[in-house]
Amino acid sequence: MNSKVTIKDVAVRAGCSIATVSRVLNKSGPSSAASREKVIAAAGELGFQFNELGRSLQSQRTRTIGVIVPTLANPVFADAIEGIQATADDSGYQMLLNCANYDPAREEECLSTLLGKQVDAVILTVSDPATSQTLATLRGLELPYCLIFNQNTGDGHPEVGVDNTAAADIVGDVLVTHGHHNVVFVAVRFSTSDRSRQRYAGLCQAMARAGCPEPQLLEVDYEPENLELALAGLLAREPQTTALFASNDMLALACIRGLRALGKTVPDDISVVGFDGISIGDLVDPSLATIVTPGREMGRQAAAMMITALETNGRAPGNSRALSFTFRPGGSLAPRATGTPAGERSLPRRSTSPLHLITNRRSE
Amino acid sequence: MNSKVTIKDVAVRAGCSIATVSRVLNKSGPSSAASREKVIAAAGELGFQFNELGRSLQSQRTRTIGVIVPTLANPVFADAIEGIQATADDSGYQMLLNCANYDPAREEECLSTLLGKQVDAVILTVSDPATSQTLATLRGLELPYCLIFNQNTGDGHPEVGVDNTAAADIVGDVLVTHGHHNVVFVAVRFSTSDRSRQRYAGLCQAMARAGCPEPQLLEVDYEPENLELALAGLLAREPQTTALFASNDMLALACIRGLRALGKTVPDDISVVGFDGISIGDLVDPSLATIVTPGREMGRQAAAMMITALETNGRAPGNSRALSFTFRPGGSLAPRATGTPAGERSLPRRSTSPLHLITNRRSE
DNA sequence: TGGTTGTGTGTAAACGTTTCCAGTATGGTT
DNA sequence: AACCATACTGGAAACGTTTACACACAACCA
Repeated sequence: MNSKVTIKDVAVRAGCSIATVSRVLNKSGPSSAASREKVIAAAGELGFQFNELGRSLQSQRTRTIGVIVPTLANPVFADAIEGIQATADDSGYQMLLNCANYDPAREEECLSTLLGKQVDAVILTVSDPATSQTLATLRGLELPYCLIFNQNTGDGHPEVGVDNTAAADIVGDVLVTHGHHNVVFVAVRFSTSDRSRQRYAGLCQAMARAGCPEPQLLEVDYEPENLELALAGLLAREPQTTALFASNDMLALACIRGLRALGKTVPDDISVVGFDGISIGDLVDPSLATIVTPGREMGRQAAAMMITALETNGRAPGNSRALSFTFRPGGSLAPRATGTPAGERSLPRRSTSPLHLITNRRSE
Repeated sequence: MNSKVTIKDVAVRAGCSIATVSRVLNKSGPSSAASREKVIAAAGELGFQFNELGRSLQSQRTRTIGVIVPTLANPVFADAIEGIQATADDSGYQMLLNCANYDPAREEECLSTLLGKQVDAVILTVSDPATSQTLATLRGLELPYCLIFNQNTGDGHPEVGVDNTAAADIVGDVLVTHGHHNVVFVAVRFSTSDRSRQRYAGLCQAMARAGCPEPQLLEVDYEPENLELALAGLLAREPQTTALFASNDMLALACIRGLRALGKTVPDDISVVGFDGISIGDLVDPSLATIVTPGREMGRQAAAMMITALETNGRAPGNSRALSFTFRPGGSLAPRATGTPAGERSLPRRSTSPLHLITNRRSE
């Protein structure tokens, strides 16, 4: 029953050596029927359970996968985590989870802790793959690792994600098709999320192709009052805006609420599109038009990749995967109201402004 | 740089023994300025990092807290996890997370794994504290542990939660105040969640006090079609129902969507109240009337309790805490439409029926 | 009979730490 | 000069495992 029963205690009780106990319990070597019986009985009576610390120290493997994500507050990460957990579990692996809060310094700390705990592999999402010290460290180690959500890092890092740029490009097409030519991209953490930047780039690309003015970039935070203020400022300055593209679903929902607070109706006055495809987006009214990404599947595949690497040679084959996504139509996106024929005139550009309205900025 | 640098390597490079290296790096004993300097230099040059496996094996403590929750899909658990993480982190502890999927057998497995990994303490939510084998095991061990979400287990288990019954009682009062006398309690996993049952009990208590008919119990699953079907059946059988009380916010949102699909408007045709207070409930329209529980704070306090127990004597002082909650009004709850004066006549009871409509059932 | 094969077992080394203990200087007293 | 603290250091044991190795014993074959 007690957890401090060791293999030694079992050996004493079974009247044999600890080597025999180990061999029997692990089926890792020859043993007579007699000792098998005695050992198993003794282990059962004492409620013996292996101390994985000793085991891992000896075997140099912990059967633990370290995970670093920005937060659990965004369900899309929670999904991925569940995917990792499920897959790991199936193969007898554990998961050691850390949240880095979109902070590169915290990412490094988390990695350091994980390494100290001797995890066998690491699955992570970083703020900016291009400048990530964490990623550089990882590359220098001979430890399988894999990025999730980060994609197209173009640096040979193993990754499982979706093509954010392509997905956002499609959103752009859809918006144009619906008659939205003056679109604003709303982002939290633009500087600490390469996904945000890729999505903005994809949108810009589609809009440019359609000959529309370059989408404005509105950088906000989640605080409801601030968001409302920012949106109010936006509508005052860019009244011809007919659609918002939010960098993720949570933000999209917050925007819809903010617009509502300003007396605007979605989608009648303004359309909103999100990104991620969290399940809640489908519960609300209006339902959220968004890009659905396979969060859980990402976790699953990343975990599977790590486990394969561990069970075979020991090094991940860098077999990056771009998973497919779909655009999910929703009530938050409607064709532009036909009453006002505006939208084609190009806008005066401002390089900076209060209210976080930032123009033409591509990266931090 | 490499993670397989050991204290031995540092010792060689610094020209001293491993004992000295350990003393210097841990500041755990006397050391000369000269060796301090050499050791620190050597450790830095080699990129040495302690192997926590060796350390833990020796020190008999892992500075790791095991956590078992039902799922991450419900944001309320994600919140708690973040709270645990943050607090643990502040004190240099790690978190080992497992999801048990509302399955008592899985709960046991998870605990077993955690024990194997020699966690220093366990924070968990179980399906049913009264019958939980996991909890029984835990009690027999001398390992600090603490329940979260489970509350009023009445068995002396340390717990940090909210009084579900009292909270649901308040919901009942609010419903009555708003003129809702025919209420249905909608639950997922009624049999695998003591919280659900406590909330139902609280509602029943309040309704009985007000002289209202006993609330019906509608047990459903999350699948949209099934939920819609169940709701349709409910409305057909109990047309006088004016309000739904869902066992948690996610389910409440799903119900609102289901009702919408059936052509009903919330709150005009029927009111809906949730439980948990997830932040999304405040973003949607209508906003969700609900009980707000301090998920993150629960995690924080549970973690703090465990760490205190570990840093002091070693056994949790069983200092259970019932945290406070608040009722948050929301657009999903409105006074009963005055047009139809129904609602007072008592209903014919059925003991069972298709469509999962179950009457007067108090526990599994 | 002597050798080979095989099966079953125990001893002991290793994994990376911490820490007790005994030792060696050094310095300051008597 | 002998003594004793004091400050530092290294050897070695311990934590709980796995596993290489050596040994003992039986059975089999020539």
